[in-house]
Amino acid sequence: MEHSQHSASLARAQSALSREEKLFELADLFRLFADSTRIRILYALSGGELCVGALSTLLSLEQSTVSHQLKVLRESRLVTYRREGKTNLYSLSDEHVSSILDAGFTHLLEEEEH
Amino acid sequence: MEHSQHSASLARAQSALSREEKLFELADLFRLFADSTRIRILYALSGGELCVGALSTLLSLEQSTVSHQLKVLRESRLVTYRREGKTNLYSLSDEHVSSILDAGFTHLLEEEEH
DNA sequence: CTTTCATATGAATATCCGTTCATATTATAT
DNA sequence: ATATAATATGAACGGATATTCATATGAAAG
Repeated sequence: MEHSQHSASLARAQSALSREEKLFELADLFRLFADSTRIRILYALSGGELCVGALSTLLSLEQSTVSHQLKVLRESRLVTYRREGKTNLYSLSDEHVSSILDAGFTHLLEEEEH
Repeated sequence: MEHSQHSASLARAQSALSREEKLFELADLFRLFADSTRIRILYALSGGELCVGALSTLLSLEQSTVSHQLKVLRESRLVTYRREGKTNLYSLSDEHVSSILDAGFTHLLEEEEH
């Protein structure tokens, strides 16, 4: 298994391995965006806070489905919520969520030009 | 109701709708980054082109595993390759891949500050 | 042409995880 | 206190998919 190619590219790749550990966390992060239900929820919330019922109606999803996925997003700190009477108003935790969505959109748009 | 305002609202609604439709494609895109094997491959390739065997050694993965995931990345056009003798040299298709990775890294780094 | 190295592919297994159904919790109103 | 509305949670089922093993393809050397 000799790779005569070595040298520059492999050396760079090996220095990249110093951040190898973070790549597993990164995969975990992207996994949150890898489901259409969650990404639709996140995008809906990018326009402002919404309650569970509104998300459910807006996205034509069962309340239980929305609630389960909100729990996932909550525990990974991508969304937060505040109580208001009987309803819970959810919103994005920070602007990084939107910037990750935007990076993906940019890729899709440029893909279409081919 | 004023015309210009109406068409402006309609335009926003339509663009919002088309974005909503793209969210399913966006989930598909992020799913490619949601696996540690694939993301490690992509990050390794961000340093320059590498052959299958080098990736396999570098990432301590079976050749078959690397090859299968490269096929996924190839078919989704995130990577390309060129033949050189018996080896296939893989590289990232474009710089958007790196920018998506960077957006994720940025989020992780700011997360750590808490 | 056959051997060897590099890579690709197919099939099978195992694990993960999103949805659903049923039920529990929490808050308000009567 | 009970009813009702909003949301959360638990368990189970089903579908997707990453890995492995075995084998096939392809390219170059002897």
